[in-house]
Amino acid sequence: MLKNPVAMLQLVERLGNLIRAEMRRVIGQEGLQPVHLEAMLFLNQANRFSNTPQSLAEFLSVTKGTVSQSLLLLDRRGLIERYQDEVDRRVVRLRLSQQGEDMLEEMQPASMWQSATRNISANRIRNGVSALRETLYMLQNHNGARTFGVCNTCIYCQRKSQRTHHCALFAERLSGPETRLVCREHVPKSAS
Amino acid sequence: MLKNPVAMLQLVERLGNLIRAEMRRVIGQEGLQPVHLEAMLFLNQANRFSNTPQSLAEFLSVTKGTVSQSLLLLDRRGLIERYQDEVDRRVVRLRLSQQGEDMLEEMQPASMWQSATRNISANRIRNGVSALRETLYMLQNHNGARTFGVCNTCIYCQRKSQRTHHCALFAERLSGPETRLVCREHVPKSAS
DNA sequence: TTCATATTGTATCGACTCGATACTATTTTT
DNA sequence: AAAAATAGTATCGAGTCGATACAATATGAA
Repeated sequence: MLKNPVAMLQLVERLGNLIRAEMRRVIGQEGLQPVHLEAMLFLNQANRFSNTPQSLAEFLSVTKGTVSQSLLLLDRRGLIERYQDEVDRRVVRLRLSQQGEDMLEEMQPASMWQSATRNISANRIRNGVSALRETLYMLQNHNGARTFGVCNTCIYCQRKSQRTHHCALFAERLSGPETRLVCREHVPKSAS
Repeated sequence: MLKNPVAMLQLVERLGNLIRAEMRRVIGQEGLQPVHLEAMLFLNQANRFSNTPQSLAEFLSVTKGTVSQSLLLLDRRGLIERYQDEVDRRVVRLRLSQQGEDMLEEMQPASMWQSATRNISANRIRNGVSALRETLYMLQNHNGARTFGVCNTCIYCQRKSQRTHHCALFAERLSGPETRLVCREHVPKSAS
């Protein structure tokens, strides 16, 4: 009864380490570190409420000073762009440059994983996904950490009509594609 | 059909990062890095065919030079002991010191995870574990990486009698407790 | 046997992470 | 208008990590 959760922890830990090692192998060719790939993957998914250094730091569980260094490097390499926010001039906005998007496109980080899971039954994977997702939400809730979930799975995301959505937290209109991005203020519908 | 495996990858990646961050938080108090905890957890489980720097490097997916540095630090802190192998004088054997064991005992790295998975059905966790385990074996097989599984789940582990086991690879006798440790030469029974 | 080669581990270098601390520039609150 | 909070940057030191070079021992082939 108590052994399976620990087995799951160890498996996730081991798989996470292998993914990280694979990341290092792939992205090391470009002279980058795993955390740089993590950052680029995040920026590729972050919505307009979440594409800032502070938000990225929270996502990576790292201090803002550390993230600032990594962003400096990504900027030097021309993989991201930084620009000032119009209304709050303290905040910096981040986006992938064209070059950054191209690199991400070309890397296909999921391909190896796809082949590793090819022979596993769809049902078992579905069960695995929901167990992992529940664990993730619990863990983040427990830590007071943010969820960084997809907008349209958030309690604040309201569908107004066929094509228009509305965020009840920021009180702003959302386009359809926007509701498929990751948000810093995400609160999962299932969580209490 | 193709989306669930990717969702699983992202969940494992995210959970892995959070576990890593939690490790850093906990072990940072001792002035150590996540990789040091990984190393200690490995040494706590490694059998006598696997408790060497080379084996640890493979487990951590890191070069032997890198692992040598980490071991130097762990040695300086008195958390591990290094001694020369009797028969092959090139190899160094590693074990946790009493102090290292005490630290590991006291940290209970799994406690937070236990509480995060408390409300998830046992059945769902079981399914998750088997999906993850299969993925892990596939991934390692695909990479030509080692499995580092528990001895008694290996094709070479043969039960001779009630209490005695035998390793068909090293052609050596194994005690009961030894068959519950992790081995570098592990080949899972299920894999082809 | 002897000599080349492979294996195991260590040492050193440079680029980078990461937390801590100190700092600047804006906003928000009082 | 002043104080406090917030977003970001700069700098420092300890450590990872790969690469390279190196030492010691083991193995294999002539």
